[in-house]
Formats: sequence, C-alpha cells, structure tokens
Amino acid sequence: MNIICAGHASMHSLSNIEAFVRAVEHGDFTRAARKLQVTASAVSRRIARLEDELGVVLFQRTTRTLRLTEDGRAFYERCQRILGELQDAKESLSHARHRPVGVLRVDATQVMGQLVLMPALPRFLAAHPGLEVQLTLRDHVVDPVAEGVDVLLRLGAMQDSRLVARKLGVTRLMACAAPAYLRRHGRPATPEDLSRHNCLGFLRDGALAPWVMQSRGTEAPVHFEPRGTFHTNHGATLLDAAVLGVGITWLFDFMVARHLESGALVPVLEEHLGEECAIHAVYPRGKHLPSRVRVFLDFVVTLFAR
Amino acid sequence: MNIICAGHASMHSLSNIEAFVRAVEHGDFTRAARKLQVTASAVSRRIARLEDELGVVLFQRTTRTLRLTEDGRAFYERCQRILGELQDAKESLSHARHRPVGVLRVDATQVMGQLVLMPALPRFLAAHPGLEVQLTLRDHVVDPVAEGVDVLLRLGAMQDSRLVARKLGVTRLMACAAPAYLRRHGRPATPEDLSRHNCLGFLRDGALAPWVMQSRGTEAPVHFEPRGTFHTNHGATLLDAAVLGVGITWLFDFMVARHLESGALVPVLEEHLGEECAIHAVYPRGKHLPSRVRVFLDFVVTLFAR
DNA sequence: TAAAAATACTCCATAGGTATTTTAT
DNA sequence: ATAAAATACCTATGGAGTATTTTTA
Repeated sequence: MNIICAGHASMHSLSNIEAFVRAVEHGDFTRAARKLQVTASAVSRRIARLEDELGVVLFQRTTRTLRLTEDGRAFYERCQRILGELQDAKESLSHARHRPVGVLRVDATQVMGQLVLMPALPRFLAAHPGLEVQLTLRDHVVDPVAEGVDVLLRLGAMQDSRLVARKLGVTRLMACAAPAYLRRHGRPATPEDLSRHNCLGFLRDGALAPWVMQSRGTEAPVHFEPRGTFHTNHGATLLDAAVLGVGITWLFDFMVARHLESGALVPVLEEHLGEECAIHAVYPRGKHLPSRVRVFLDFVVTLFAR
Repeated sequence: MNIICAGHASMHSLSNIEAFVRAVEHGDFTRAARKLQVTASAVSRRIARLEDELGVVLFQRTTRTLRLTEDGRAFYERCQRILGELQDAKESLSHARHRPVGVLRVDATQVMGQLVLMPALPRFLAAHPGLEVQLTLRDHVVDPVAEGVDVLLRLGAMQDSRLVARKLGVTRLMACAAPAYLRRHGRPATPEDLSRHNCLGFLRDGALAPWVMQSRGTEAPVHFEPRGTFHTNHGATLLDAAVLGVGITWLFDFMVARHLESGALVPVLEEHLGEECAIHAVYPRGKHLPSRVRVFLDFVVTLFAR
C-alpha cells in the first residue's frame, strides 16, 4: 500500500531543466538531445513535462521553429545561473576529493593538546596515512597566517577577518576534587565554604586566576580567590594534583571529563560553574580549504561534540 | 537496445539534494523524511546516492547522531541558495500564469501598425478574449511611462534606463517597383541609373529623405536624392503608389514583403540595400512583466521573425 | 519533400515502501 | 531498551528508446 505522493510542488528532475537550457542554447531539440546523449523524443518530453510542472508554455514551437516565450526567457535566465551554481558546488567538492598528504601544522593550548587532542590523535593518523602532523602546544595568541600554522585550537573568541573561527563546542570551568580529599576534608556546600579548603589555583601571568562562579540562578557571579598549598601555570599538572587528592581545583570540563567518568574526581559545588566558553578551531580564510585542514576539522569536531 | 548513459556527471535528482538540505536543517533523517513526506529509508538512500554521486562524505553519522562534514557544510550552503533560487524561479512564473485581462495600450509607427500589426491583430484578440487593445500609431518619440503606454514598437535604438528594448528582428530599406513600371521604363542596373527614373521619396519633417544605399561589397554607401513626380510623408501611401506603378520606391522590407511574394512589386538594385535597422518592442522596466504585455510580446515576436 | 517535433507503445531501471537488522545512546 | 540509520527485498512508476505520425518550411 503506497503512500500517495502529496502534492507539494517540488521540482523533481533537473534533467528537465537541463534539457530546457540546452534546447534554448542550441535552438532546437535535436541538437540539444545530441548534446545530452539522449534521443530527441526524450528532450521533447522532458520539456513538455517541465512545462506542465510549471503550468507555463516555455517555447512557441512548430515542428520547424523554436521560439522562447517571455516566460521561457525569464525562466531560462534563472536556470542558467542555477545550473552553473550547481556545477560550481560539485566542482568545489571534487577539489576536496583527493586524499590529504603532506604536513599538517596544528597549534593548540596545552591542555587541549595534551588532554584531548593527543589521546585521539593516533586514530586520526591511522585514518590518514599520507599525513604528518606537527603539533605545537602554546597558550598565547598565535597568528596562524604569519607562522604557517594550518589550524589553531583555542578557547574564546578571536577577531581577525583573515581567519575563520569554527566553533567546536563549549566548555565551562568547574570545581572538583578527588573522593579521597573530600573524605578527609568534607564537602563544601556553598562557595563560602571554599575558604576552609585547600584550593589549588592556576597561575596566569604569575598571578592566581580567580574562580568566577556563576550560580545556576540569576544571581551575580561570585569572585573567589583560591587559597591553598599548591599553584601552577600548567593545567595538566594542576589536574594531576587534584587526582592525587591534594585539594579542590577549578578546571575546564573537558579536562576532567574522563576522571569524572572513572570516579577519580567528583564534582564539587555543581550549581556554581564558570561562564560558558566557546572552543574554536581557527584557520586562515581561503577560497579552498586544503584537504588536510578539512579532514582535521572533521576529526576535531568529534572530540568536543556534546 | 538501450544507449548506455554516458558518464557526463550531471546531477539527476534534485530530490537527493532536497533530502540533504532538509536533513541538515532538522538534524536527523527521520524528521527530514516526515517533512518530505517519504520514509526515513528513502532519505537515507537519497543521501547515500548523493554522496557517491559527489564522491564525498556529507555526514559523519552513527545511528544516533548526525554531523556535517566540512564538505557537507560547504555543499549545504550552496545548495540552500540554489534551492531557494529555483523556488523563486518557479514562483516568478506562477505570477504570470493567469490569463491577461483588461486594456493593453500599444503605440507603433504608422507603417508597422498598419502594415504588420493590424493584419495579424485579429488572431491575437481571438487568442485573448479578456483583452482590449488600444492601438495608437505615431512616428515620433513617445515616452511610454509618461503616457501610460504598455508597449511601443519602434525602429532603431532607444536609450532609457527605465525602459526595456526587446529586439524583435531587423529590417532594411530596399528599392522596388511594380513590374508594369519596369516594363515601361526599364530596369536600373546601377544606383546612378536611378537619376533617369521616377523615384518616389519619403518626406521626413518636410524634407525628402535621401536613399543611403549600401552595396553588398565594402564600398562606402551611396547617398541618393530621389527625384520624381510623387512624394509623401505617409509610408503606406508611398507603398500604394509603388504598387500602382507610379515609380520606384525605397521602403522597409517588411512593408513590401507580401507584395514581393505576390509579385505586385519586384526588387530593384538588390545589391544596394539600406543599412540594417533593428525593430524593437519597448516597454517600462519592472519587476514583473504584466501578463498582457507578456502575451503581446510573444505575439509580436512572431510577426517580425525571419 | 525533408527534417523536426510529437506521440504510441514497450520495457527496464530506479526509487520508494515494508520489514528487518544493526548500532549507538 | 530504545530509537535511528542502514539494508534486503519487492514492486510500481516513470522515463527512455524505437517506430510512427504529424507538421511545416
């Protein structure tokens, strides 16, 4: 029992339009048919079909002459453009079809590089045997055009008209600690309780970065200055310290995700997260995205999804 | 015995592209399928077909998630535009679909109106029972916008950005005479011979218009001042004089075409025609051509074809 | 009369549906 | 366990070819 195709008048065959355009260009159906590698009768019927699909006469025709009607003229001009654009769309893909080879230069923040990218990289390398990846991990601003870097992975926005910033996902800072630490010191219930805990801070430019904690409600964020026995400018090391039970840390969710899953860390003050922050892949704007960049973007987008 | 479809990679189904675009928009095949009034399996296969038509993977997909690849992103953006344009193209035609009704105002030169348009007009009127034609015949420049005229028929160029000039064909001036006249007076063999003939001139602004005769070769045109016993500013009357055997005339080919065919006139000095001159239909530029104008253009284009 | 478009008729490839399997959450 | 995509299988439709008719230049 077939569902009857409901009548939303979608145009189902480009071949009709193609036949029409060729017929206009050649001035007769027979030559258009030759061009299209079909018989003249096929062209005749394609155009007839198109005409009653559109409810309009496209050609004034006798068996010997073919003349566009005004409707035909109007439609032809649009169709010509449309077919051209389709052609372009296809061709731009065909450029991208060949396997990527050569050197791909990636620059990521240290935590993204070490904790997210590197663990998954073998899969990427295995999928693209022709590629060689040069990965640099730096936390400061980098100009990919000037340095010849293909892709940056960065947090937050980036304004540069020469660059494309593709958003890969969002992350937020969150407080967590090892279960062992919490067993020993108890679980803070409010941000204020943190002042009685060993809070491990991140050193940005030599200064302790405050924890800007947004409560789930609409209240203003709390600025908390972490006080504790260990601070570092190295994210992965801060994470290690947390896992070892040294204290409570304030880290990006993607850094702790696997430890939350394994139970090595547990969230603390889950109602007080940091502000949402976008993760971007940044690459030089260009007419054609190089294959190596294209496949890398497809890969990296999976790393931060969800 | 079927002709094997040669591999010119033409994209044969819009429905595939449609499915792809809907899938992108809804984020899953099932809802896209609902939108398109087909089953999910159809959408799945349309996209699969599209992918191997293009030789490219458009989605990274599992059974539960759908993610555009870079190729998919690029293709989607173009397809969206293209489908939109197709939609527009169809809609612009549907505006034009209804039967023309009301008053059509046409202004033509006297000879075109009397000798070409009027004889064919009954056919046009019969084909469009809802139309009423108001035909004015004037030879001077007319502003159709200011006067509310729908279409002008004029010879020669016309520069006005508010107007569209659609070329209907070309004409040239030619010398001809009635066979009876030539039997009595002989046949001129060169332009110079004309000075010994009764040459009927056209009075333009009270002055006799010269015959600018271009020989088929590359020689410069001959300017001949007609001398004779009858002159008029009225083309049809000049034609009548020629048919009655009064003398040799210099007239547009469309004026004499039927008389040449019937033998009432014969060409003279066929190697020395006037300059080619375009015949235009001129109408106000507008986003949508009114139906009455559209059908009139379709009609009038047949009058001057060939 | 010749050449081009339309059409009658037949056939097959394709696209779609249904039912089922696979797979990821 | 559930829901979504893929797939196997079947069917029907539509589009293509061939042959023929019609029409006009």
